[in-house]
Amino acid sequence: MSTIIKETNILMNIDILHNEPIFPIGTAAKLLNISVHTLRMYEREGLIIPYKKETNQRAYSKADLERIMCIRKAINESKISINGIKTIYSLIPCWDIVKCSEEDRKVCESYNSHFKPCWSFNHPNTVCEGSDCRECDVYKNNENCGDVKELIKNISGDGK
Amino acid sequence: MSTIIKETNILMNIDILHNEPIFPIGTAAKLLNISVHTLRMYEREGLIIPYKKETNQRAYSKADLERIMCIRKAINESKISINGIKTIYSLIPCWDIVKCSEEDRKVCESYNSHFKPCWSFNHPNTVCEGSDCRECDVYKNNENCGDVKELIKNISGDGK
DNA sequence: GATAGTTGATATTTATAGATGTCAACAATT
DNA sequence: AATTGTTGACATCTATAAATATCAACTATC
Repeated sequence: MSTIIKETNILMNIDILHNEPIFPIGTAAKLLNISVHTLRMYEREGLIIPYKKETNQRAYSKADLERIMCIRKAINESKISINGIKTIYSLIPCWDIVKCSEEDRKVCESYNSHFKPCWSFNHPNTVCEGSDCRECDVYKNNENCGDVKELIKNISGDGK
Repeated sequence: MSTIIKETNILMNIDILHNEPIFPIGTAAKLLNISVHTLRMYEREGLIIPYKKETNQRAYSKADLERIMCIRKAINESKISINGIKTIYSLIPCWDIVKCSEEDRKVCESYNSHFKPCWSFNHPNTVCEGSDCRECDVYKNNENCGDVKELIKNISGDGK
């Protein structure tokens, strides 16, 4: 019994660290069984936003690793190209999640295009201006595969 | 003046034929500058639904050709894989367009998955059961590139 | 301060998605 | 009745996306 409680606590501790950027890129690459270069490519393509230390070095959280595993699954198993994934991400109803204004939507590059995820843009003159997309619900709510359709479905039931 | 009216009429006549399946596959392939095999592949993948004559022969409308041009653009220019396009199509809020019921949504394979467009399914026990997806708004409203995001946006403003 | 790991940039490899080619049986057109 | 185009199935080609490798300069750690 007590061992179960103990193990549960350990798991909870691990979960507390879920969003802590504790793995350097080399470790992340080993854990994911891919190369460091691939991780940097995903970042260059705008699929992921790793944490950056003051020294500009990347650091990945457990949540980041799970997100990357989903991306790899989409590429390698579902055979969706990176540009396809970017387009799919661009369909996330960010405007509904961050509740941006009509005026924001008029000038938002992200709202008005469909090739890159919103977190690839700077969003000048919107509510998102200057905010850290890594900390945004749009980015965080989407770490599991198949989440995009759920997010779209959620718009419908909104006003109720 | 009268020539303008005449030409307008000609254009209107052409437009009337916009949805008429008048091109056999060979002609469609020539007009699109692709092979017959490619057209059949797109169909097998569920990207398009050509009209079928009683003899099982395919026939394509002008609207079909435009749709296929969009698909080709997505593949060749935007570098989105076919599986990517299928996934994107699966995100079209068909449930909102056909206004299907809560019960329908519970049992609809399309509503509950995200790998194939809804028109690839049979939708047993839903409002869509037995209907010709080629004639459905979900399919027809989506013949131009970039339409998917617009359809998603339209959900938000619905209840108003 | 020496070893190990990082940075970005450029070049190269490899796995495969997308597109064709060929075939015999069948259908449409003249 | 003969020509032309279609059907599906199987095999093949090719362009390129995804993943690596290599490099010199820089940073972290022991």
